[in-house]
Amino acid sequence: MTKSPPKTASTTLEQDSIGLPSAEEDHARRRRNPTRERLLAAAGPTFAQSGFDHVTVRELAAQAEVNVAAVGYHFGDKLGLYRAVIESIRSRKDRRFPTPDNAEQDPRKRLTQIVSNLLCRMASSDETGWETQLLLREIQRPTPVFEHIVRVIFRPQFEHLIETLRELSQSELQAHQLEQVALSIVGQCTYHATGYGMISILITPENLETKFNTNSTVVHIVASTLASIQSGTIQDYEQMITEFLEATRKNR
Amino acid sequence: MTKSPPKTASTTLEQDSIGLPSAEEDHARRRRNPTRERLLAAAGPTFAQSGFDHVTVRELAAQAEVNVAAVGYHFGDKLGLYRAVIESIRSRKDRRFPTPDNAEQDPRKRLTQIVSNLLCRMASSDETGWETQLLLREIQRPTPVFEHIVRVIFRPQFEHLIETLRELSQSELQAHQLEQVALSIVGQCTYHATGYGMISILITPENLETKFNTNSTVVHIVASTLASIQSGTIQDYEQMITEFLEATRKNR
DNA sequence: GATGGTTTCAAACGATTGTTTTAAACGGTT
DNA sequence: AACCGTTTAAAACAATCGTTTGAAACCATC
Repeated sequence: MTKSPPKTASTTLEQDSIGLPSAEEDHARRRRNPTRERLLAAAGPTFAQSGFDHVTVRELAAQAEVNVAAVGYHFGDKLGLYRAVIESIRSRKDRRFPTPDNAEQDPRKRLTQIVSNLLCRMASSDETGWETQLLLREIQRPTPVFEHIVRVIFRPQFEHLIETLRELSQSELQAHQLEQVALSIVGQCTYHATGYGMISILITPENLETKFNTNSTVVHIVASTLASIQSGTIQDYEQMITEFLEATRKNR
Repeated sequence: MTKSPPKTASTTLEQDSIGLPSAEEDHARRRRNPTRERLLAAAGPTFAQSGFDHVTVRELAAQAEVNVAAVGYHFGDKLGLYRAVIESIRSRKDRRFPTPDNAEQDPRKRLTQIVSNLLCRMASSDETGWETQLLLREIQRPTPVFEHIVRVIFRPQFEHLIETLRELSQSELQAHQLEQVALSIVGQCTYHATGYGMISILITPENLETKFNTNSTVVHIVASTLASIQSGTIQDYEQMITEFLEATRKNR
């Protein structure tokens, strides 16, 4: 009845189509709203820790010290709150890295920075930590906002990585090979983040602390990538492996 | 009241401690039980597809065409049924690969086989497909049986992989470096399985079919691994990356 | 065919989920 | 101070979860 003002319908909006005339003041008014902001701020880390499905709205409300009905009133939906969290991540990322240009550097240093940033943000639980962990959960178990996230957040970083790899390979690798190498890097990083529970069981404790911390992992990933790229023998190996596979298939 | 016979308490047994006198005939009797077997057979793929949490016991019962109370009667618990599924996976694996010896081969061929097997079982949804996918889900979101799975199922395969890598490197790599390479391989494989939803968005459709199918992925992973191992320059690269990281940390 | 243990079934249980309701409290304007 | 739209709060909503119940069906044995 009297709840017309906010309550964005979370199922209808796909993109951020904020451009209406009254939207400006509306948004400004909301920003001064303490409970909405408190809920939004608390929802991020909570979603990141347990994932969308395993978080209850009562948990979110308790974490923000607001009433449970607040999520329905301000965001319409649990999914609406989640979308708002995603949007806040994106806008914050754009503001912090307006242009990802630490350009004209040594591409090897740039690759090291990319991997280091990725792994550090995945590992630690500081301000930017929960953001990356939330995005990680989106890969593991996609929600309705998955495709949006990939296109808006992941793709730019992915292309930045590919561009760096292109400089590194000195155009000896084809486009799809660059993509493969990039995916390998991202895959190793995500695995060290999501699979740490298994790693800590498989690896002996003393090695775990000294050789499998974030720094050592960065060193290994970057070093093996550089070694495989610049050895110049990948093509020969690929030919050999292909023959192996064909032989195995015949033997079957 | 009258439900004494089966109903194993799922919370108490951690290991497979089947050795009691009457357990033999009891187990034999159960094996002839159609509903128990039907439930167990249907639960595997269902758990694999949606994960433990997102599967309802009514779903499991409907899939097996049995009553919902059957899971409580035969397995005591939803988690008890899950444990039985895990146990069935382990026993089947032991029976199929009693000794993982396709030994005395070219270690490069053996590595190719390992990666190929891993990726094929992850990708396809045949008989062995759901098993691997269920184990994958366990990594992404561990259940109370996680540690048991890692020690009993994952560790043997992991050590087999490391042994192969040791032969490949001709003892030029230290133990922890072998572990790092092994984790990189496993990480890339799991990423190509779990992250395919993202890959299919990031990669252009024509390349996706031709260059990112299972075969091409196997070729790339094995080839880049061999190239990085046998280039002999990893140590130099590691030294360089370490200096990069220290420089970055100072600049901050 | 009656008996007693074993297995199946429909129904219901208590707990928890996301969401909605209804009224009270708030805050600026006249 | 009275008004009115906006925001908060406690309670209830319907739906669904895992699990349990109690009686019916089954089945070999006497």
